[in-house]
Amino acid sequence: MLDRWVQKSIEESLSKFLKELSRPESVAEILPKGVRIEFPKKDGFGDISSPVSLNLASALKLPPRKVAEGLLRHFGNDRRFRTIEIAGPGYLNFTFEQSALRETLLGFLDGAIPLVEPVATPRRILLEFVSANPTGPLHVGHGRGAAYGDALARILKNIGHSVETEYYINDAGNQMEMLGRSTCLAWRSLRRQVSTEEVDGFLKGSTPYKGTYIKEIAKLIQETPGLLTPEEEKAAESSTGDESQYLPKFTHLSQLLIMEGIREDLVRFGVTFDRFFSERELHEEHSGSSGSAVQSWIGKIRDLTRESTGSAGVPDVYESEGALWLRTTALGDDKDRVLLRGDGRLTYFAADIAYHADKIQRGYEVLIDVWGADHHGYIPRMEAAIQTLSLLLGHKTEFRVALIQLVNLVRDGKPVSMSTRGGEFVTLREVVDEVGVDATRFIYLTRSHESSLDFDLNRAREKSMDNPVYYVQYAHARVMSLLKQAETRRVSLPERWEGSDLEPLTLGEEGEMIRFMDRFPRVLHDVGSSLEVHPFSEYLTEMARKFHHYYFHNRILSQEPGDRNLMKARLGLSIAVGRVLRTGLALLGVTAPESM
RNA sequence: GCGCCCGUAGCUCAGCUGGAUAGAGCAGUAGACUACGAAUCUAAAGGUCGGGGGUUCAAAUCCCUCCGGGCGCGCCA
Repeated sequence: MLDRWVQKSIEESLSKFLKELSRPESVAEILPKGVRIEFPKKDGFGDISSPVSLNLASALKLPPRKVAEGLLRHFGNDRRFRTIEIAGPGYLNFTFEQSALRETLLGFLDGAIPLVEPVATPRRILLEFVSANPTGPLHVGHGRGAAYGDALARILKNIGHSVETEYYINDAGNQMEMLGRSTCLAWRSLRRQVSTEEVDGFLKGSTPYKGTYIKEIAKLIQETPGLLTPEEEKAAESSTGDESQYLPKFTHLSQLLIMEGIREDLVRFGVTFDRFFSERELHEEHSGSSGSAVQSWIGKIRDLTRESTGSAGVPDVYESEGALWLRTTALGDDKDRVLLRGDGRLTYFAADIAYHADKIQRGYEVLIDVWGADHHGYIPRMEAAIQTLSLLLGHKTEFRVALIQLVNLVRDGKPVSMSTRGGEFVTLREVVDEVGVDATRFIYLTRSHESSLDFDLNRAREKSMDNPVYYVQYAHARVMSLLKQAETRRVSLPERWEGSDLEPLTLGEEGEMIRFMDRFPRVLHDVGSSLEVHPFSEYLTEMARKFHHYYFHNRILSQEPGDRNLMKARLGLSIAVGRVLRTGLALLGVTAPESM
């Protein structure tokens, strides 16, 4: 709100200044990126500053300070600003009147100024995240994606977008068969000796999944009557039986149980999805149609691109070396990609094309995929596929990928090895059990998802009170404690604050807190466009810091009868801070306790 | 070899759509509880922004190059 005032004032004066200079351009033409606004960290540079004169200098062929002087001449007499100064190389520094800030606070308290402003152009967004393969429990890396995706979804929704969240289950392909074989072997070894020769023969040279969860699944199958029919049990027991009699059952049961565990972990972590989308469905044949969804989409792309062989910008489907390829190099990929292998089986990429075609067809304007950073090589081919599909479906779709960098688990400063095969990895559940949901989520969200993160288990466990999340939560608890105290002291606070006397709020830091609160909507909007969540957690930490500082140095609940108005005004400010923290923490999926 | 991410205080990291004196937290140092919760606060200290070159009125930020670390480069998923 305050930043908007400044922006508008500058635009107006710039427009007048351009007229004075007889320039034909409009404000938007001469400043295509708009009027830049900054919030100076240091004192003495105003409440809000703008380097707009520096940005305009070369276009207007005037020294920055001359531009600033010209702009300053055209500012009307706006009572909301105490001073507008030219500083340094040509910055315009704006300082607000305390009365304007008090007005803003009243607006917040009564909800006249909303804490969250809707974006100008709301969009239909599909946010896909986690999508961990159902071959094992979620580990700390998935947790980071879950915390990030969930917070992003909450924020995007909050600023007015229509957002749906989705988890893509890779429940098809070799890996699922390997999973079935792994649990089957574990199951056999519960019943009898299994020789290494038998293991090698059964696994066909591949590495099995090992973790304790495999044994648990085997045990469950063994101990739950009725899961296997007597025939299946008999066939599965021997190494010479017909695999098709029992292996699909092991695969199915394993996947079901693992997926159930994943869902539980997610719920416990506070993450829910609007939809779980199964890859297998894309491979299923439907009666009356021409094969599976995957086959059908490949066919459509093939038809579409048949005539355009070799033409730039349109990847066509072609046959080579007995396989079917998509010419993704036409759109910048390193090499073309196989859709249908020589052995007649479809690739993962082919299924992903069908999946994203399905998303596009559902009418979303923006697809956001949250992937692990090890998938970055996959982006160009997926972009090529999406462009082709957009062409095919006549429906332009924006595709954005957020790559989540690695989480390095650290214990006592030493890295913990996280090999999925060996089962040494630490699961999300273990971490959450030790550290708690709030702290885990906050730790994930205080760093850019684009940088790898060191997650020190011992630090998070033993010294968990040093965790920044408690700093923010404690600030909220302090506000709530103040309000409780006020209640027992029978301080009456207005239902509507409009017209209340906030004049006693004269301190610089009080104004600073109001100004900082006022930035809330802008920070959220920045998250929406950059897809970076961590600046928002930093914002909340800073809000908490300002309040702790204020609280320590200023008495809020006064004992002097003459200070009643001061007390009320300060309580009002505290209430507003509490609301900012509560709203903000909720957007990160973190609780805001009333006491700790 | 090619591609992506990263290199900023002792440690973990912000800042990177170029702009004023490069910022936090932790650790360490020195302090603050007879009033609303000390899970807090205050102060000082800590920097060749990996090295070098370039573009610019202005570079931690953009470009080139080198060095170091991580990840990825299958008719795997």
